[in-house]
Amino acid sequence: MNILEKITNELDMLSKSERKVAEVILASPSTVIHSSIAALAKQANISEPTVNRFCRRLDTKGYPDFKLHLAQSLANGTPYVNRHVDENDSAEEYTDKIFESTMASLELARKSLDANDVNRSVDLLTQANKISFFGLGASAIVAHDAQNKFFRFNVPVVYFDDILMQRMSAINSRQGDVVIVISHTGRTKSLVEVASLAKENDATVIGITTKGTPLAKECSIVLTVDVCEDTDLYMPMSSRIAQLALIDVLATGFTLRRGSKFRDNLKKVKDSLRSSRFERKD
Amino acid sequence: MNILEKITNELDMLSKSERKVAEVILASPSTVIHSSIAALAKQANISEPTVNRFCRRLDTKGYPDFKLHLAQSLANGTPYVNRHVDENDSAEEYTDKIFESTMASLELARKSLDANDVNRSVDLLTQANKISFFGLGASAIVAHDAQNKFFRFNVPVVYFDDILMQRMSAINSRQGDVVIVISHTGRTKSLVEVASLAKENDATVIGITTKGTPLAKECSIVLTVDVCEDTDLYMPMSSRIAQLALIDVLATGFTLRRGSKFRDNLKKVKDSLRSSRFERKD
DNA sequence: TTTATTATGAAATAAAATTTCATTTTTTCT
DNA sequence: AGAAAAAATGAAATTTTATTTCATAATAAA
Repeated sequence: MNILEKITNELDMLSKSERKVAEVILASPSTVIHSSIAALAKQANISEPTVNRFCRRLDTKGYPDFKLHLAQSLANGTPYVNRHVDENDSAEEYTDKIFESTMASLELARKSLDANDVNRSVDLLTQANKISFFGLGASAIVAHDAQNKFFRFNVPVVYFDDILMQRMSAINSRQGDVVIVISHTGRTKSLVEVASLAKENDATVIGITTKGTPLAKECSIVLTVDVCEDTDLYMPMSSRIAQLALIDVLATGFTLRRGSKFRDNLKKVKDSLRSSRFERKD
Repeated sequence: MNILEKITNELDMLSKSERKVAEVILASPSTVIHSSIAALAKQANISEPTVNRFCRRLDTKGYPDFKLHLAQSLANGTPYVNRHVDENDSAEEYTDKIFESTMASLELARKSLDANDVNRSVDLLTQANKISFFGLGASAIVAHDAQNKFFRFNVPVVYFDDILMQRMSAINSRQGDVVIVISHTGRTKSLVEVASLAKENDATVIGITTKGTPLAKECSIVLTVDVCEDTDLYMPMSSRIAQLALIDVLATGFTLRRGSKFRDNLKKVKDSLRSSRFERKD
């Protein structure tokens, strides 16, 4: 486990002086890995043995061993974090920041996702008579993408990004149908209503949304996709990509469940597209 | 740079004894990070000062510093790689694999992207009279998403995922228009033709595609998005997500270029959506 | 072969970390 | 509240670890 997280977790198990050490470390871990025990003790205004005891409390063999763990945490921890784009960033800087934030969000989303729910969703999808994907705004793109993917599986699949059509479709749904409702906020009124309507008509409703939202309450299964809030402040960016990755997961689970025969069929669809392309020279 | 790679690279710059050290380290780096300089010297059958000199030759401050670097290299050793989904994978396994592959692809895409091209593209976009996004299949989703984003900027923006409409739009384009053509393969005939048509009509054509493809040849600027080929074998998965991240980058560059006044306007659009939502309780 | 250069390790030194133990602080119990 | 027990802390001593110095050995150049 990441030692920085561990420090944060065990912060209240620590004594007063040890907490001082923790604070100094958390404030600037990258400095600490180049400090001696004496330097760190001075920084935190405590004695060297206290630093040593602090290290042992975190289940390391001593200060040098602790530094090793810390170094490893930094190596893993720093690459993909949410770094905010700044007014004066160069093209290179904001490009890097956005890619990194996106990766960080994917990492987060993966952690928030429950494999059991994925499994159950795939189960239901493979047995569905009809699959519908509903989303609005940025989530409409995700729904659109999902339709594209599932269309290749040769199953009845529809997608609507229009409130009225969604309502009509929801009202006409029945048992055996699976309705997937996508919304990052989970608070878009009309979508919550659509989910509710589908549920009333005995369709299975799967929500791709954040935990504990009004939409989540209307769903049989909630596929939780939590991403860092503020990356989506002005425009939905990360959440949408995490949702797309989830669609990939569902589509993959679907093909795996359907077995190898089915995958051959998929290859045929793919091959049929080839004639519309320029051939590769290599 | 990864210190293990560095050791491998500089192997022939090293003296005989130092090479012994290198070999022991490369054979089992994870053991070494828990060894003292004396233990390592003994392992390699050489003296302690030799280990020390070895460390310095690799531009570290000494043995402890070297161990730190080594620890970090090990932590980074298995970042995000493309792991292939297997027939018998559990839901948890394929979920993890897909998320990781997606992250690996984003990392790759970021590296293949040229910041100068991004910068020039943003320049052109901010000055465009009209912006069009064209894509087919999975790339249509990306184009759709782009339209969504740029629409908020209150600039004339269109998107078509229909061949005929794309052709018509391309024929009607003129100088000062920017046409963004999205295709992972860069070989879809109709799209290459659309790019060509737009170019003939003096529009600026920006391609979001792979390097060296027929489409790339028709473009004024190519935004290279290389991802690992075989993740897209049956379905476009990673490439599409990398393209979306690139759209985020362009949109971000656009707002930055337009300045702070412009970002206030964006906030208004965002706020106007609020009434259609259930309020948060917290 | 001789000389210059570089590589190497033994021993000494320096630095860093750990242990021990006395003192202080905090908690618990009456 | 006050005494006793427990826990926390740091000074100093000790131990471990790393580095430097320097003499010697190996290697390359003349």
